[in-house]
Amino acid sequence: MLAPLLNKLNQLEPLGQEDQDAFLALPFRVKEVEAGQIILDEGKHSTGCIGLLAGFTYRHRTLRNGARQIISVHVPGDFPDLQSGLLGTAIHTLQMLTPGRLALFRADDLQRLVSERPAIRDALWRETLIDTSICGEWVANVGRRDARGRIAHLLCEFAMRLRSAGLLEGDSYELPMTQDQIADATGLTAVHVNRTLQEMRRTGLIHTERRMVKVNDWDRLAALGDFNPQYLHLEAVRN
Amino acid sequence: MLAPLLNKLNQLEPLGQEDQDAFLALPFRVKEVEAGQIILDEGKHSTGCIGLLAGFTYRHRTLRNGARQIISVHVPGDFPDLQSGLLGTAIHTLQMLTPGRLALFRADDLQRLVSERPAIRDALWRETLIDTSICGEWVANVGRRDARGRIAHLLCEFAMRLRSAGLLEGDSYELPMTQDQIADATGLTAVHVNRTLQEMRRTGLIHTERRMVKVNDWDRLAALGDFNPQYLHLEAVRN
DNA sequence: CGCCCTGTTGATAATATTCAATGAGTGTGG
DNA sequence: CCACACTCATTGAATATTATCAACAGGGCG
Repeated sequence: MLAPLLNKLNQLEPLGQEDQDAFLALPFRVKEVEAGQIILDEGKHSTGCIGLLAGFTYRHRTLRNGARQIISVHVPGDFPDLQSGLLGTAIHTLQMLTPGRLALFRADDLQRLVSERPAIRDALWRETLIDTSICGEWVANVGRRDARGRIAHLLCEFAMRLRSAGLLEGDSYELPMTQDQIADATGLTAVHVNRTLQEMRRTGLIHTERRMVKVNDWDRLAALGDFNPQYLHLEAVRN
Repeated sequence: MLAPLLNKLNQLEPLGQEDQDAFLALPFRVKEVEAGQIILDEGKHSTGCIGLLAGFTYRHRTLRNGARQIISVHVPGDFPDLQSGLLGTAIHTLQMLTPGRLALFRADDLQRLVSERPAIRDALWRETLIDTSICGEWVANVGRRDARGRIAHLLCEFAMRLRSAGLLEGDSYELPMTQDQIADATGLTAVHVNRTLQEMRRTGLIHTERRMVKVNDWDRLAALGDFNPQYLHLEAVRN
């Protein structure tokens, strides 16, 4: 049941058998959730800690002028609320992008595990550091790329992370985001996202059908998005 | 000598006497650095770990089209390269904004300290989490605010962090950034930053002289920047 | 069948960029 | 002490990119 999380931890830091056993011995509750369901609300006190077993989540924040910005997206294996879990308050809303399945841990159980198992501590710490790294790349994405670049970069990142989570073979995948959500992730308007996606289809970069994205020309897409996967720190996988 | 760092750690997590002694017993080297000096280069392998004793640093990244984006700015007491230090490779360039003074630690010394002293581990972990939180706010800043809002927000954040570091009384402070650098932090052009700052001066929001910023109307500035300091997690100070 | 969500289109407007030139301040060497 | 170079700030005009507003189309679902 916890396999996606254990895989991810092992990618972050190779765990010994005892570490793995200790992690699997952790008490937890499984929760099935629907698309759109809010997991954690902005400003609320957060007590537990969540591991994402299936489906996708996203964190976002609504400004006072009503504009919304998506801060991050999470794939199975991620711990989408380590931040609020450890800092005590959620600064963002955490919401399901798709239906999914969560593992709920108690904060103090995790705290104890981390104290007793340095390898797991390091793995989780690396997870938060990579979070920061991705977030920094998003700052650059939204701050310094034009619309085509931003969207291309988002598509590349998502594909890469799916592949690393073992959820993608080939170059077709389901991007579970509406154009509205892509707009909120890239700092654009939905209208402009629509027109930009059309252009990308017209020039043969990608093909979309329903929510399925097929990348026709990965190299050109990566070039357009100035995509360099270093910031995802996937080389950890190969250690 | 290490007082700024120790203060910061204590704000993040109250340390006992033994924790403090252990931290102060850490071997380190002090390095005086000039404005503009590069501390850590994009892509380089990073071995040590840095504490900022005096002056300001910033992390930035240059895209292939030549555009530059500043990802974060650090004030004395911060550990500006925990990320690259623990992940092994620097993904961004770390550079001095002003002349300053660094404390250089060895990565394995710090690693040992963290294993032996859970309170220090928690403090440093919180530091990285707050880093992420700030980074997320920057995504929202650059993604969803207009030029005036972005700059106002930057000014508010900097003032708040300076105050928290004990470097600011009243509402005047030196913003050690050129308009070019403000532009790179906010995802704007220097020309537009210039015009926007002029407008902010004209409407009496701020006053600038040399690199000194005086905030004339904090409330209006905070409103303009939609500034809510929660994301800085300074309440840790009051614990 | 009708509603709601998502995607699409067109026209217009606002915001920010680009390019190019000038000024003001600072430090350097002759 | 002055000329010179350099960096940073400022200005204007033209342009580009993206937002806004409003309307409509299509598909899935109760």
